[in-house]
Amino acid sequence: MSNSVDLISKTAYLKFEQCQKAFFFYKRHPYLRDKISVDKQLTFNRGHQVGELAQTLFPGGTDVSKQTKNSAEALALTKTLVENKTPVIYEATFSFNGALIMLDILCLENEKYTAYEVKSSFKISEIYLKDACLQYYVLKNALPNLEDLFLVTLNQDYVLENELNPKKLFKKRSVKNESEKNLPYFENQLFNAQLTLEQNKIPNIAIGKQCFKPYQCDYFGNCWKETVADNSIFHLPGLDKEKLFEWYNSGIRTVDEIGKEHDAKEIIYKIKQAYFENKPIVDKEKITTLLSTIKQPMAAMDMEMWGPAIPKINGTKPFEQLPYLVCFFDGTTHSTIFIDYTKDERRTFAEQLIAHSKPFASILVYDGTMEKMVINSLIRLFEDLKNDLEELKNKFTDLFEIFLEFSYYDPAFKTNFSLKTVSGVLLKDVTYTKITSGLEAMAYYDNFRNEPKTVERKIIKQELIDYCQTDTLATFKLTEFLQGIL
DNA sequence: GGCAGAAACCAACATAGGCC
DNA sequence: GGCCTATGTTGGTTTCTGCC
Repeated sequence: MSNSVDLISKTAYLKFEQCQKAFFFYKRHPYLRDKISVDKQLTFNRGHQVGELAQTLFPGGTDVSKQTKNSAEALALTKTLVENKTPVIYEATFSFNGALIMLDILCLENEKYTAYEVKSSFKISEIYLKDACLQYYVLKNALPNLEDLFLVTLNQDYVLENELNPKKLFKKRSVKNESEKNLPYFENQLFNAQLTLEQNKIPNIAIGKQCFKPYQCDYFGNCWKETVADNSIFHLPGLDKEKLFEWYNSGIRTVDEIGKEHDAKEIIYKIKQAYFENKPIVDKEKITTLLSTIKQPMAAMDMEMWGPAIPKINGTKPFEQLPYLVCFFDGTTHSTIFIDYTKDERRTFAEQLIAHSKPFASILVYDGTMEKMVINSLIRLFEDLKNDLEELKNKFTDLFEIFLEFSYYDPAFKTNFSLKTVSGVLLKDVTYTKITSGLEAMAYYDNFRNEPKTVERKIIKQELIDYCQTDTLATFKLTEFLQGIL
């Protein structure tokens, strides 16, 4: 194998930090990777968009990735650009001691280089810092005149006013101090990583907490295929990984192997009983109490939010949530509020929300946390609508409580109580077609806003409405299901 | 009344799970 | 990614209790 193939990219290195086995798979058996989820892909896409916007902080740069096909070419082109004292380079590529890095932005000022690594978040996590320190390590050794490396993040306090101002939208923090302290660490870790590859065999590492931190591993499906039995302890809800692996490492694999001596929470023994009897936990008394708060006429409600990382509407901040779609379902008919947001239309939204909900005495929701948050923010904006909006909140009956408090628990839920999971287990006739998550809906709404063709816009809008209506249908049917078992 | 140890309390932080 | 809630852990402080 040639040398360039064994260069350790930043991604590969971070895998090594998480788990040597994951790193080995990444480098030698990439085909074992799990399929990337839609939600994960959307998060990546957002990151790229924010990265591109950050380039406008230092305009006119040469983009190495757009002019090269592989890392060897990227390294060569970067070398030339640096030699020619190119003032701004995007995706500048360097390698040192077997590590390969690409920098979002590299700027030459007064004969010295400053690098910028962009993150589409407010906070700098531990993993971001490590990531940046590695880049600093390589850069320090590959570039003789490095001034500093900054992590660039979104500014939580930025409010859009007319024209987007990237200088205020982003904030930066130097990682020079941390990086300088950690230079020997990376030297050592890169040596170990190379060693792992040279061994040429899959590192013998058992599943453990590292499979989840800082991210769920891409090779999860491969390593965990032995533990997918229905009654695996890993399908028990509410347990922390510490406890689970304590049990796992002492030989416990299935729910029925958990004994009184294992000092689990009471609910775990109840679930064990549910597995044994092959029937769900049902606390009719608690379910009755919750359902008795429902008054007729009732309707299920669901809201969709749009929260772009880069604010698009005047007066909003990064990631600020704007409600754009609400559906009500009363058992026979659906009603819908849909807002285009060509400008700040929250007032219109609030008024329509009040009007649409007025006819109902009870509003069924599934985890109404977000809805309550939205209503609270509307109250802050429009003091005069306070009474109506408070009244709406008071009409809520939240079915989520039943599942969260284990008043109804079917082992098939495993660790998951989302509306999608619960309705998937308990209801036969609720299916999601095009859009399958709130995050995906948000991306569709972006497409809707950017789509110039009227016909296309109409199609996307209908898909969004279908998704929202399906959630209300599920919530409504779930209520009927629960009423039916009492 | 003074003291040590236990119990109770609190704030901060982490984890799990939800929504978008 | 952001944000919320519920729950558990930890460490520190305050209060209670029993005993001399």
